[in-house]
Amino acid sequence: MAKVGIKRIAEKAGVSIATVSHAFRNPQRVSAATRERILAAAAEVGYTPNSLAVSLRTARSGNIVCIIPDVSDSFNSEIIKAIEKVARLRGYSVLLGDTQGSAKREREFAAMTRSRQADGIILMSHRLPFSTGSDNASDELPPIVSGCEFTGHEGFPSVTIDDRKAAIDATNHLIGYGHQSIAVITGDMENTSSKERLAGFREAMAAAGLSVDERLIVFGKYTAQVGESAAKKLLMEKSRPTAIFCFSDEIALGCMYALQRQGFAVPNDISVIGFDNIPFAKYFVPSLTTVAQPTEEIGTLCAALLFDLIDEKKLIKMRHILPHEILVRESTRPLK
Amino acid sequence: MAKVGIKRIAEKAGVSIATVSHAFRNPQRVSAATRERILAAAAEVGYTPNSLAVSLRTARSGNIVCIIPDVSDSFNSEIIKAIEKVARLRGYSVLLGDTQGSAKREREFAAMTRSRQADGIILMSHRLPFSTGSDNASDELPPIVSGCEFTGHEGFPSVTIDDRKAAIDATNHLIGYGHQSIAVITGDMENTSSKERLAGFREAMAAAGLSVDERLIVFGKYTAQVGESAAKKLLMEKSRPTAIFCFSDEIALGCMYALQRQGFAVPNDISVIGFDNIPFAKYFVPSLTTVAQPTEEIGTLCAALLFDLIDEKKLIKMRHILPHEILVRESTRPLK
DNA sequence: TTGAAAGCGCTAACAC
DNA sequence: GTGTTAGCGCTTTCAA
Repeated sequence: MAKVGIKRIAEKAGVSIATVSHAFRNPQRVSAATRERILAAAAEVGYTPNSLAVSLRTARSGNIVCIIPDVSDSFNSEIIKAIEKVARLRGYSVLLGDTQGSAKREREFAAMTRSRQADGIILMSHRLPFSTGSDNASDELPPIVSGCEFTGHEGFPSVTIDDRKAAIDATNHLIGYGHQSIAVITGDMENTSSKERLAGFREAMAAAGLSVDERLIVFGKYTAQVGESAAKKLLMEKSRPTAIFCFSDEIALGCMYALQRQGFAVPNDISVIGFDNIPFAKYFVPSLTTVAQPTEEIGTLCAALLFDLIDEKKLIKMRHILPHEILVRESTRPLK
Repeated sequence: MAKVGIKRIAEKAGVSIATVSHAFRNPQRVSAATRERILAAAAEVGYTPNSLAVSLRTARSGNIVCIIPDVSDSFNSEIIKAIEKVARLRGYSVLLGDTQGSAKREREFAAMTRSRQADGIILMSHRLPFSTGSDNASDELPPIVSGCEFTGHEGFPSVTIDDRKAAIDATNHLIGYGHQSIAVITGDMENTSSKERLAGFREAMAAAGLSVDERLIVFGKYTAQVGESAAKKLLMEKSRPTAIFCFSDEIALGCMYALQRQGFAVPNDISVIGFDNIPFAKYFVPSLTTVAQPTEEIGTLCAALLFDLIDEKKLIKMRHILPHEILVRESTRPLK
């Protein structure tokens, strides 16, 4: 880790530091001969530009930060992959900020744009990571786009599916199979996605003339553990549901586990539908019927929009709604 | 995003920039009164230090990079969580470098230490992300520690379990249940972990006087998809195994899925044991018997060692072996 | 207790 | 085509 700088290279190659700089950034401005010499000198000592100095000078860090509640959530990781792919193409690195749901940590990661460590933010959380007390106009915001969760702010782009419509479709799938007693296990109700999905569920039930049994709605979080305990709870209800709508595949996993463990067959006794279509979902036993979100498209679009923002392009459309799809597999079946 | 610097704050507070700097970094060196004035001025305009400039000056980036083949692998994400926790405590941020297995990207992320964007590396891959052509001594290496996979280099610390012993234990669990015809689905054999596990398997079989049917060893990767196809292949073998040892839980998931789909009950017809104990494993149907790796300890220790390296502490021990544990759940059972 | 000044390593006018 | 130079925003002696 000997610290060689542009200066050493300049000496070695017998040129000025400016020429060395050019040799790297504007190769055509330097004669082939000197360029060769410089590159050779650089290679010899293993020179790498100090990107801190470069960023300081150019006011561009080459990083974007992706604020995410939980990296280990399979759904999120699919999106991250897509984001990274786009970022790489643009010569950017992605800093993953796993917040474990903490608002404080969201703010800390978001501060990386203020401190110039990052040029923009992709936010996969439902709340804005800024002290809302700010009376500054929204144009004070750094380049930011939100994915999956709508924050309620119109000041920057968001990329989501239509959660309400997706929930309506999922519910209708169940209703179409003859289910009338349908339970729901939600995610954290602070998430816009969960709110919207619940609203969609109610809407579909109402549209079908079905009443919603409030005791069959369990408020949870997007985890398998919650799915397990919620399912146990539902099983103890007097009016046992014939189908359960889980607001995430992880919930569905825990839910099916609990159901089968208590002696209920899925889908023969109880149908289960999930949400997200994580890569594992098709391998569950039974394989999981679910609402597929276009994770790759979401990630790709988020990244593309962010770079437009960073490049100060005018965005014509703020709210991007991507299509979802009901994937019917084995965990749901028509009521005989 | 108005760009205010130390200079503006100095003007507002009527002091020099040096004093402002001190107010932030050596508060006690500044009188309470001026400090207050400075802090107030800073708060008023929402000042945040430009960490690029700070890092350039102090030659400390405050970042570590974690090079990882796949963020979406649940096993890895558990380790990451632990690393992040330790890093936060030390005032460091973790940059996650998802390489998708590409050696080129590994090298690019590793280069972040050369370019001063990061102070150290945690490597969760089996190969060194440096052009091996370097004839420089190993003390040329940046602070680096490897986790989970042993690279073969003794020049820096590594944190792993004893993969060979773990595989022996897993195999013995199966043998103890009366299984003699045992199949194996490996990970990528470039990984030291897979090599060691396979060696351990052979060792245990030999020790029990059992012969290994080479057709029952399927070379794969740590994914559910591989598990699925490998299981299908195994089912077509003339001498069908009574147990399958999967080198990752994801493989086991795909494997059990294929088995059950082809009409084989797990564990009644075939027992399956996994490796890793990812959070999902207990929710599989049947719940998965597996080799638990102490993910949190691995992550914590990796991070601790890296910071010791960064702080230039002398490390007494290079090779850290953490304990594993066989978790017996439902997917394995004694042969009647 | 505070300030002046010298850089950290690099880029980008602008001159030659 | 190449060199000079003025900083980017900050820290840190050293002197006042």
